[in-house]
Amino acid sequence: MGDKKLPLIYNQLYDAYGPQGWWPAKTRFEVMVGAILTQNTNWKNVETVIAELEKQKLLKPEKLDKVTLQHLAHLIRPAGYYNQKAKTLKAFLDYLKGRDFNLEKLMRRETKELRAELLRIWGVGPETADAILLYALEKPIFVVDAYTRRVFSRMGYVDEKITYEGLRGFFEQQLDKDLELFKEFHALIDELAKRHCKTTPECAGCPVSGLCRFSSKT
DNA sequence: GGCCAGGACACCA
DNA sequence: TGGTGTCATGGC
Repeated sequence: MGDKKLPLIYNQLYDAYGPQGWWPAKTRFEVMVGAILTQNTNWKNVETVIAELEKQKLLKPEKLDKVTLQHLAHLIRPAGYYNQKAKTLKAFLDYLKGRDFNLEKLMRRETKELRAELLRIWGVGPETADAILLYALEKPIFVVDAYTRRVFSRMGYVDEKITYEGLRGFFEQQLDKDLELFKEFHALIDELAKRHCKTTPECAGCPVSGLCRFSSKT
């Protein structure tokens, strides 16, 4: 593991797919809401909800904070797990309200303690916290998810039972602490998983050559 | 009609 | 700390 193959994999993915433009959102707050809504849920369902919130002009923390728990649950229904997610959004909004809804000020905070605070919010686990940190607050934290675990365990780089923190460490130790690199790499891994690394291996056409145990080493 | 999707929490041993 | 059940909609 001393040899750094991750940068090579990144280059292959970037060459194949190009920039992914993650996170797809207009504002930092929209990223945060999306990060919560997409928990174990198809992104398409999240888009439906985001569009509706936008339409009702509720995509501002001060506005969404005034919506009742019950109404919030109703609004986000298409995203699934709506009771849990409504509760999470409420807890998250409480957190923001306690900081005067000032996201710019939040960004100036130190990453480690900011992460610890986010993890204390009900319903916000490591992946959601890290997605918020990386894509909304622009902190260089590598976001790993189910796709990341599947892809890199299949390729033979990590055990499929590796912990979240273990997997995150695997990436952060090998890569330069580069915000744009972290943003892009995570997005590219998800794209790769969606195309070629589903529940059943579909290696044909996979752009990662020579670096995966399944690839033909030319 | 079954399977899965850009997780997290509660509860248990 | 590790395994299992629960939460839920919509697309394929």
